[in-house]
Amino acid sequence: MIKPRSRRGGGRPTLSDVARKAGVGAITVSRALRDPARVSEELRRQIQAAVDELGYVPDPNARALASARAEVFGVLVPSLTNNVFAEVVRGIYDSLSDSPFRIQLGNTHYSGLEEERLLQLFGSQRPAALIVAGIDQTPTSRKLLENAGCPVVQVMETGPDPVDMMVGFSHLDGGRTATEHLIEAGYRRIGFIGARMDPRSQRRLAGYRVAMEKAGLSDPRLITTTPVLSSVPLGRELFRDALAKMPTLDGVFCNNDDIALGVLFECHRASIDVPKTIGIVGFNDLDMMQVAFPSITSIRTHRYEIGRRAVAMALAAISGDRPRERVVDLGFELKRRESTAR
Amino acid sequence: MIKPRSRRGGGRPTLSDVARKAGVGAITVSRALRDPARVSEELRRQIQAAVDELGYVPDPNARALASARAEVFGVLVPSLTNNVFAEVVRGIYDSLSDSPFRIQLGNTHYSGLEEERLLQLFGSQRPAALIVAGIDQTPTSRKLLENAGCPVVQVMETGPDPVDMMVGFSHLDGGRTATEHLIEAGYRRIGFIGARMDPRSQRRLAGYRVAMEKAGLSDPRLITTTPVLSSVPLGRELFRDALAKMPTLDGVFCNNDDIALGVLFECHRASIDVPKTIGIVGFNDLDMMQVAFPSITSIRTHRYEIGRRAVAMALAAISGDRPRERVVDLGFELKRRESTAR
DNA sequence: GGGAAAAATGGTAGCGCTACCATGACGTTG
DNA sequence: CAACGTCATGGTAGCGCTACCATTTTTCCC
Repeated sequence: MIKPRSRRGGGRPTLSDVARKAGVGAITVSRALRDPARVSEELRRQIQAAVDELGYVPDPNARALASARAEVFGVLVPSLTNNVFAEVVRGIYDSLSDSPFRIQLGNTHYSGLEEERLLQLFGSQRPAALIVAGIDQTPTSRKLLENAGCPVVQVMETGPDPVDMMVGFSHLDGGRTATEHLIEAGYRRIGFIGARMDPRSQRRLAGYRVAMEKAGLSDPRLITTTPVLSSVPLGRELFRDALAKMPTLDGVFCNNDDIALGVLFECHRASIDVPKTIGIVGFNDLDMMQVAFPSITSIRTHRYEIGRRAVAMALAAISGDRPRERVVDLGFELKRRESTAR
Repeated sequence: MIKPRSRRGGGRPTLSDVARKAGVGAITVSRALRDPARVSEELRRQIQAAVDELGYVPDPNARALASARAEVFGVLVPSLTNNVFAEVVRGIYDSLSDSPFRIQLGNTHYSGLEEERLLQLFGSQRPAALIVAGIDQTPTSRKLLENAGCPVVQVMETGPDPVDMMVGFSHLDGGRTATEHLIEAGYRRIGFIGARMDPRSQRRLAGYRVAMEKAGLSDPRLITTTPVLSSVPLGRELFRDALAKMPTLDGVFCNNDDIALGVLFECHRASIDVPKTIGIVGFNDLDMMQVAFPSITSIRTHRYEIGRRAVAMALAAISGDRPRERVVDLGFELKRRESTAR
């Protein structure tokens, strides 16, 4: 006996149900949905009516299988809770919410191996585009990206050798700018405090080094780092370590704002005057920096905008007109605040 | 003329390529990959060798189409940047990273309409499970969840009427506990400050009201709320409003830790002594609360654990043994700190 | 008004995989 | 030893959609 409807599908309406109801061929329905311009006004109306009546929703899996291309953006970030990446991801989501594209988000946990695994997995879906954080992919990852057969955008940083496209800014310049600001403000024994020393943090540290050397102020004992994940409590710990090591410290450039906040709190606790005794500079400029007391100088980065821009570039590439600029530097901004106003 | 290989597929190896190479039927390869126990040791080895040699990766789209079931968890949260949801999402990702399941993450922006749209979209993929934040779905959303044909876990809150399963805690109890703590600590003119008054915030406020009424302390002028998205700067603003409205304020229960931090900073700025003049309680207990100066009393919630538990329950339901407890209350913990130590 | 191009529509044949059933090779049992 | 399971494997027929090509209809131009 022949069942009236597919045994597997669970009875949801399919494209040919719509076609039958609208009295047209299945292919026409497909076209009406994907490229309405190629179907006459009248049929389009009929089809729309049938779609509405049946509550038809296209099956993205079938679509992906038939067209060998999934309407999916693969997005790879090293952390989901770090506000910096959360903002980038939010920018990506907001830019894609009105498009037919779904998002496949992966968390690499700052691990190259994990990144390779996820890239492999994402690749098997033939995504429409890939957005990955950072520019320091392993050789394997890089090869996977090159062979992905879709636009690739590396975000957060700029560098000389994009797989395809890049949006970000120079962390080295950011680190140097922050440090130079402290120097100009009159600080001399300026420490660097950094957690989770990923490649971006390393480059901020490199920027710090450049500035300190140029000013003839460098001293390796001024640098305090740890591979541990960054947090406000950790910022406090590291600052105490730094002070113990170097009691004459009169300024700190912090790897990020969490650390800076931890430093600020410890200063309060230990009755160290900010900015008189110690100057503090953060990185990223979370919105709390401007309300902190004293407000904290920081390097404002354009995370949300990076996400939006990455999507815009990928979308352009998908629709055929690759942007002329393959590498976009969105820069950063030094926000001078009370914590360095000596 | 017949092309040697599929015109569309881009030349990636398929299941039948593996089958040919291993000298077995396609179906056997499929089984060897999905349910190795049903294939003999020897064939399994041969097949594995062929898979490795060809670099075969199964196509999830084809798999989903053929089996009418995608190996995808749909996850819906109202915000990507709010640390609370980021933690839940992290828990979900971590629990699923070793499973074959992918994650489809949607951002509802606290909008019921957006939630419906995303649920519709996610449903079209026939996900293996759905995890949604909150228990206040619109009737349409609720129906979509009920008809999703897969396990559904509502997270962040517990309530009387689960669609399927729930993991969370009582925000009302949390709000009441926080407020009672302030009362016990000797505060009397206790304000409530809340931003982004979503249903969970409303219930915390309800808990505050219960406690204040029971103590005979309630006064509507003590309550300051706004629908605006929560942030540290906003916390500062709201606190100033609250103080202007009610200068005799001697304590505040804040909707969340961002607000609490804003309040603390404003107290510093205005030289208001915490906890002597004003007591502060936050909600969620972000890790910075314990290092803040003074450290801030807060209601610790188990966000990461909620994510993990939700996945565990969904996974159990998928594999057939639904947990006995359909509603899991993970509770919360009052962390007493300096900000209320009068 | 005839011919050609363009536009609109449809049919067929898969995409890569799995559900379902069939087959054959083994025990196992009364 | 016939009858019957059980296990390992394979063949066939789709899943719901789109690429590709064929067909029909319309439009345009000299």
